[in-house]
Amino acid sequence: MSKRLPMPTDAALELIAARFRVLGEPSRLKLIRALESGEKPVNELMTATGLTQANTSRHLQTLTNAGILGRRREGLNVIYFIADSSIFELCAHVCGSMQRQAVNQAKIIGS
Amino acid sequence: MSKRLPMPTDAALELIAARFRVLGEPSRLKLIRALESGEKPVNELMTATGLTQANTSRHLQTLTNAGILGRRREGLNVIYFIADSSIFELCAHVCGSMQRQAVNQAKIIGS
DNA sequence: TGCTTCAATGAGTATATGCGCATATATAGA
DNA sequence: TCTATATATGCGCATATACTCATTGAAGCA
Repeated sequence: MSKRLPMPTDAALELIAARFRVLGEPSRLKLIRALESGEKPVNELMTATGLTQANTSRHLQTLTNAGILGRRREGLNVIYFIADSSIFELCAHVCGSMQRQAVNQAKIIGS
Repeated sequence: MSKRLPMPTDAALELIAARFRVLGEPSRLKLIRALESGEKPVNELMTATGLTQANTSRHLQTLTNAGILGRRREGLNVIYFIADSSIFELCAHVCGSMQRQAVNQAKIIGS
């Protein structure tokens, strides 16, 4: 059983909101999805996501700063990887919540 | 054990990102926090969060549209309440992830 | 019908941020 | 050192959105 958490302070809410904001961008979620199957260099992430080079780089930076991704240089390439794999549970959680909502709405509207 | 989820489509990622964006605002998290102890009318939420009336109303609308809150009129007052209580697990999840990161950083930096 | 109270919304402004383009930086090899 | 390749970043633009102020809308009561 999960124990009761203390009421978060305003400062904590700011941090939590910042984390959510990082995830509130489809392009960044695409990058995370592309990395689920394993670490990849930037150029592969570009083709996997369809983002431009500059854009890919910036989003990767944002995700890395948030501690969600890690990076490692290998010659000319920079390899990115998932540093906080709990991100997948988080996404799954949101998915589940939205699915439940959709099912309820479908019930309300009727078949 | 959680079963393996299918790879989300781009459209699904858009929806998930939208949900994260709704939570990526400290003011909205404050409203959620204020409602954790039970349903409240708008004027109480205003004082609990320190937001202006207009601002409170708009954020409540955003949260309601996202299916996170529900609303019910009671005379002149409108009572808001948590409609999707899984939101608390979600926040707790993010909190836990950030705490682990902070602890790791502390270890790296040293005492 | 007026009057009061509470909540929602329209309009305007300021700020944040995602994007494209160009350029800079880093590493490897000739 | 020169060149090529991969990645990062400075800059400007466009858009989204949070905020304030003023007004409107909704519900209850005299």
